[in-house]
Amino acid sequence: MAELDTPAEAGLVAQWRELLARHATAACALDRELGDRFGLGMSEFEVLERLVEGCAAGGGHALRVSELAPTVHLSQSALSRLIARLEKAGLVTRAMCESDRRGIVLTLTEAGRERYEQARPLHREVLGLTLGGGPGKACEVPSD
Amino acid sequence: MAELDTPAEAGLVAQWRELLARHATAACALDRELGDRFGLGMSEFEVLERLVEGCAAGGGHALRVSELAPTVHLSQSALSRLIARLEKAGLVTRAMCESDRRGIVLTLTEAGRERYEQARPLHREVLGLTLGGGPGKACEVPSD
DNA sequence: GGACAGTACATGCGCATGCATTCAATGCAA
DNA sequence: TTGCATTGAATGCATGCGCATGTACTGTCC
Repeated sequence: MAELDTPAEAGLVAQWRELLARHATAACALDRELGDRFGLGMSEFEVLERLVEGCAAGGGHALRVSELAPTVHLSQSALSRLIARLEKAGLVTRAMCESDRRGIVLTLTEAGRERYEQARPLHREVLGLTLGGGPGKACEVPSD
Repeated sequence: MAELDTPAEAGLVAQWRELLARHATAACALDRELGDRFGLGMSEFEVLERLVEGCAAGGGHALRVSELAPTVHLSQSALSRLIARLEKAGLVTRAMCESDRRGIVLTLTEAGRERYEQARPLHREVLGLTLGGGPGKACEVPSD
């Protein structure tokens, strides 16, 4: 019959389940809300945010895709396609990197920055409801 | 220009990013390891575990899909297909529920229980490495 | 210079997911 | 009993993902 978990293992499992629940709740809500209201997925928003942060540092600064990659938890291919979506939506610009012509530098367009600024309050609000509000249950957010 | 986050919001964002990182690290590692060695995805394992727990209570007890649903963070359709995969692999059995013929009761097969028992140590080990081992970085697990 | 390993990004492909819909069975009301 | 809203689960479809691969460029070693 089944051997039981050690107390340490049981603790890990409990921790993992809590993490799963929190992640599912917040991610689902973010995707829904940001998607419905701003046509952005959770990861799209995350990428825009990194670009804003990156650009904030150096004015019109641009970010290499390879610099962006480690900060978002996506495969290289998924990131490539995500950027393609953002570009198609007119939120970022792809340009060849001059110092290394294999590289791509990303620039936030005005529309991209605006979209981000508009979406940010909702993003923060959803985080507050799903993370701050105790052990969230389902994918339900008051919607406003 | 961009309004800044309040301290509370900044804290939420930091918390969220940490959660994202932990989740990505652990989920990715679990999927890889369980997949490579036991042909199970993270969610497949999770479902098997719920069945083991459910069945442990009542001997040869079976679980309704509708009871299982709230405990795994999947849409109803995804769960339905996941169960179909498990059934095809011979790990669970689907049967009509007698008391409510719309319902489906799941039974863990002997093979299913064995697969779970074999996979569990690896599952716990990966959790230990990715959750316990501080702020995990990438999708890298010592593989043994 | 030329061959070659390594890096940066894009793309083909299969798979798992979610949404919307569908179908079957149930419960309730008239 | 018939009619109808509700529930449990399966399925069509579109989408996003990761893996493997392809393409272009870089740097090194000869």
